[in-house]
Amino acid sequence: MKLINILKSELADTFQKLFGHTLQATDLNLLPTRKEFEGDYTFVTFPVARYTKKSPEESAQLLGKAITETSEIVESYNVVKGFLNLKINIKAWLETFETIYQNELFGQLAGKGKKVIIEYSSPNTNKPLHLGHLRNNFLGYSVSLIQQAAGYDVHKVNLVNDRGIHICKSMLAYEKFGNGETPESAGIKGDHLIGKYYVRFDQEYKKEIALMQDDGMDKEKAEKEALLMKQAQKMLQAWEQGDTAVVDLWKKMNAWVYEGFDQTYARMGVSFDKTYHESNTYLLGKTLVEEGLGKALFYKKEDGSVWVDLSDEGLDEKLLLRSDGTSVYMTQDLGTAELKYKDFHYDKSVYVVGNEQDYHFEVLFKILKKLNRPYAEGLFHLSYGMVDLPSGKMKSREGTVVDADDLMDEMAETAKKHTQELGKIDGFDEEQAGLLYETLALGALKYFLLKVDPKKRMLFNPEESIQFHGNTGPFIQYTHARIAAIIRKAEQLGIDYKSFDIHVLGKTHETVRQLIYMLDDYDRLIGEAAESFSPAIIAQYVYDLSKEFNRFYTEEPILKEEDINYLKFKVAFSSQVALTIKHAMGLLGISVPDRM
RNA sequence: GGUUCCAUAGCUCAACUGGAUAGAGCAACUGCCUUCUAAGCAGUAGGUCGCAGGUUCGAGUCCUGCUGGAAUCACCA
Repeated sequence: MKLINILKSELADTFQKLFGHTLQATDLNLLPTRKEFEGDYTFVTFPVARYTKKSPEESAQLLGKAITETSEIVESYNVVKGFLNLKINIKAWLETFETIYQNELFGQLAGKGKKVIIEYSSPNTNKPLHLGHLRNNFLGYSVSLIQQAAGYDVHKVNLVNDRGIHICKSMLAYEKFGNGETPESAGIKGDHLIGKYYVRFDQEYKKEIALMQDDGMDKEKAEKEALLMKQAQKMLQAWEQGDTAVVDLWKKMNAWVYEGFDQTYARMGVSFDKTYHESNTYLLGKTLVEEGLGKALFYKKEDGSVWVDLSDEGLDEKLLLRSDGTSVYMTQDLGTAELKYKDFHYDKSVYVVGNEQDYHFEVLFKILKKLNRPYAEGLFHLSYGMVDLPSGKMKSREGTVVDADDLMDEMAETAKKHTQELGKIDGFDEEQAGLLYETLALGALKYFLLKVDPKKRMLFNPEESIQFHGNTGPFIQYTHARIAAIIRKAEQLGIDYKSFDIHVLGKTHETVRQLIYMLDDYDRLIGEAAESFSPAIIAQYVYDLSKEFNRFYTEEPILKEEDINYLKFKVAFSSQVALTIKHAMGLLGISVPDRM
């Protein structure tokens, strides 16, 4: 049993004996003792003073005295106001360490028997991935791993937005201005090529609007009447009707995009168990709309468009099908939700999508509830904040979008520069070096994006992101590499460090206690990170752990230790920290090198 | 305008979900490499937690109002 749980139960027993009242679990809240006081766990007696009929301070004194006398694990106590600080003896801490050290499933919580689907990435096939997608992908992937570690049966899903008016824009521009260009002939990745034509559409469209405005038309009308837009809409209708030429072009261009995406995904280190295409789900969405119409949950306007009225629930009316019969975003999402449930029969379905779509998902979930879907209660929108640049919001039209491929290139370049300046990898061949740069680059980038609470809007400062000092991915990777070096050396020296004996250890370094506390706390944090869908909790943890270990590392020479048993312990102890760093970073989708 | 979210050190972020004297990193300054990897460690300095009330033994955290910012309210996705 974990120390904190033993302590809680002892506390409850002691309290019962002293005051004749049984504390509820919620009253048994133990906090870590603040640094400036002596102790490991703190029990706050203010809330329970009403059961003791004594002052909080006196209650704390009585409790502390009694528990210290009877407990096998409490060494001493002190009371500051109503705060009872309890110090656990080192023996109990070391035994805790031994349990952790021998636990091969450390960092894996017991199975919960629940299935969770996590949908993330969800790119549009009309442009390459950018910085915003990086946050999404890293977040979705990491959340999946964390859910898994917390005991859920996780399936990662990608929903590719491969149809709709935006795709038609790229297609139209390509048809008009492409001259048969291909990724090979242009020498650029397929997703970038398609993105080029999406931008081209926008440019030509703007030109046309400007001309129409010159002729005296107002802007709003021009936007609707522009020939290019009409052609794009027509193309969408043709696509939905299965027009062979349109569908063939669509297939060809999408294939290029997928090839580009696959490369980018591989480099990012993310993956999916299943990929859905909206081109395959929108029809199912239409049947759901029909169903709703049949049950009079939705209604049809004179022009043939279909709507749902959610004004009773404080929302607006929402379009579900256009008057020309083509489907909209919502239609597709209805179909996809249905299909995902058919495929997985999940308990929970998580959508990793930016908070700009809060309203959309609120509506989507309400509609599915209206349709009385069995899975409606398990739907969850993991709404994350946008990524801003120092210059403000990313805007594709102003060319301020940070491209994902470019960014990863730059990070790798920076990693190379830093590493070469430090000159630490003399024995590396070119392949090993390249691998290390990639590990550091992605580590820096992922950590930078994941250390912030997902819900919050964050600032991406390019200069800060390429920093390798302080609270960064490479700092943590470095901590791991240093421990790995010690273990290598210990093994070279033939030290059988696994055979340490905690019962004959003398005095240990003061950081040991704190570090074991942290190791012991790891599974709790995994649970919390899973609960709140926040990799930031893991990031914060692994940073704190590394920071604390670095103090141990500097202040307590490991291999120079003369007491062979303590030496063994220190190596084993360090290896456990390294393992935990590796595991925690793994949950962030970040790998750690053994040398850097 | 309606709805939702945000505001903590010069900058970027924490604060164990209501607990003690609000913590890290960056930037600035001072020490520590005859080395288990200095991509590190230790220290100094930096705060009316946007403002004003309220609830509570206790509020950065909960409630109300105000100020400032963001998102959204499309026959875009």
